[in-house]
Amino acid sequence: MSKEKIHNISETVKLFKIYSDFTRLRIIDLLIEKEHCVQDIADSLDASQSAISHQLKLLRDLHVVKTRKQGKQVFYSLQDNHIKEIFLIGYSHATECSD
Amino acid sequence: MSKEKIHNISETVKLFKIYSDFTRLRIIDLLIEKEHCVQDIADSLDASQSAISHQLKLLRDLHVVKTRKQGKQVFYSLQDNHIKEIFLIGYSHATECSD
DNA sequence: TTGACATATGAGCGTTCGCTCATATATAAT
DNA sequence: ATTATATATGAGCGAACGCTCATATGTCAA
Repeated sequence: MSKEKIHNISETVKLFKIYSDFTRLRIIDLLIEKEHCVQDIADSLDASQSAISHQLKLLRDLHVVKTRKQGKQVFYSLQDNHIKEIFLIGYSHATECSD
Repeated sequence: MSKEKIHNISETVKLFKIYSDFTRLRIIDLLIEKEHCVQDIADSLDASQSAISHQLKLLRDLHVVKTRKQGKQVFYSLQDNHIKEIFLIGYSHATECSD
């Protein structure tokens, strides 16, 4: 297996890992609809502000989400359509072939 | 968030988790080409027979791979094209937008 | 039957990961 | 300046995960 292939597969693993957590996937699902501020997300997902903020930092670092500051609030939205596309492909595969 | 939505997202997380490990993804990559027996996979990936066998059990339990027994060997192949499709979509997204 | 080979599996260990808790930072209102 | 509100972040804990090591199981050859 070539070095390039190994590298590409490593990158692919990183990509899939983004979507491999329940909290992160629900955040992404929310942000597909529209931008949300941190507390809105926490409330919607019945999670703590801290837990959400940690995950958002992770998603920020991975360039999955971008931010817009407005007063005291920070609004999060998806960086680009790739995120949405992959989410929807996984979602439909996971649900159409189910049970 | 509805109970059904929660369930669907949980299923989607499970789907993405399959692809979220370096060893598993390399196994899937190998099996896209053609069926392989356990030791072949271990050799190709420079991994132990045990490590590969454990991952193959996991993939079997998740209906990702199927087996064909031939003498002492067990040949593994992908269950269906969904697996390949999602791998390729992730792979191309991860590599085309890279670095 | 015995030995060799291919695969499967259980126990246990170290690492990773997502959370909580406490606290820091930033902005707005008084 | 002080207080309240929104978000960010570091430390640390417990669970999940992937591996190794030892061993079990299954199949063929002699």
